[in-house]
Amino acid sequence: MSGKIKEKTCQFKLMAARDALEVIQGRWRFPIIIALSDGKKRFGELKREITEISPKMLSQELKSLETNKMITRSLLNTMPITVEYELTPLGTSSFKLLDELLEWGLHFREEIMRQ
Amino acid sequence: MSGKIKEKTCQFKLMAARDALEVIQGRWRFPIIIALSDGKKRFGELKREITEISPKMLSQELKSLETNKMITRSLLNTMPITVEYELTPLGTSSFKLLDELLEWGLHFREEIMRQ
DNA sequence: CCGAATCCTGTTTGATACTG
DNA sequence: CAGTATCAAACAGGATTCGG
Repeated sequence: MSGKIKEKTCQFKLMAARDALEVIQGRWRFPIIIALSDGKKRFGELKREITEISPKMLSQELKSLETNKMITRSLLNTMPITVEYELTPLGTSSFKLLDELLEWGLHFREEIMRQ
Repeated sequence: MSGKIKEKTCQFKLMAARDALEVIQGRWRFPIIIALSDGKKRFGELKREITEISPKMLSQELKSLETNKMITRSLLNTMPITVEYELTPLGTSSFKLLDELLEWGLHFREEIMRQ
C-alpha cells in the first residue's frame, strides 16, 4: 500500500519531506504555481488573478520560488519595463505532488464532513 | 502527465490543496505521524523519539491532529494515568501523500544540488 | 507520567503608501 | 508597470514552572 514510507530511515524520510514542504508550503506558493500553470505571466497579471495577495507578498514569494528554481524571471527591455514569470521544469514537476495534495484534501474533507 | 490539475476550476483546486496543507503543514505533524506509523505510542515515547520537540508543541500538535481525526487519544485508567495515541485510517491514508512529498523532495534536492 | 499555564521571542503576514 | 518601504498585527515556537 505505502511503498517508500517504510523503506528508508526515519530521519531520511523526514528530511526529504521537509525539503518538499519548505518549497511549497505557505499561503501563496501554490496559488502562484497554479496561476503560472497555463503559461508565463507578468507581475500585474498575477496580482490580478490572485486577488487577495499584496504586492509585497507576491514579490517576496516570487523571489522565493525563483531561488528554489521553481520559476524563472525575465526582464524584458520594453518601455515601460515588463517582467515575465514562468514555471521551470522543476516547477512543473510539482504538479504531480499538487494532484496528490488535491486528492487527499478531498478525501480528508469527505471524511471530516460525515462527522 | 498531470491529470486532475487541469480538470477542475482554480478555486476548487486551491481549496482542496489548502485543506490538505493545513492538516499536514508545520514542523511537527509529519514527524508525529511517522512516529505513530509503527503503532500506538504514549506521550513520553513520542517525546523521546521526536527529540527536539517541547512538551507544549507535542501536546498542541497532538490536539490538532486529534481534532482533524488523524489520530485517536485513549486515556487508560492505570495508575499513574497513561495516554495512548494512535493513527486513524484517515491518518494512515496520508502515507501516500507523504510518499509523494518524500519522492518530490528527493527530486527537488537533486535538481537544486547539481547547481 | 502527562500534560496545562504562563511568559517571551522571533518570524510571517498584511495594509498602505510610495518610487523609478 | 513592477515592485520597495514602513509599520503593525498575527502567529509559531520555546523555556520554564506547575498540577492531577
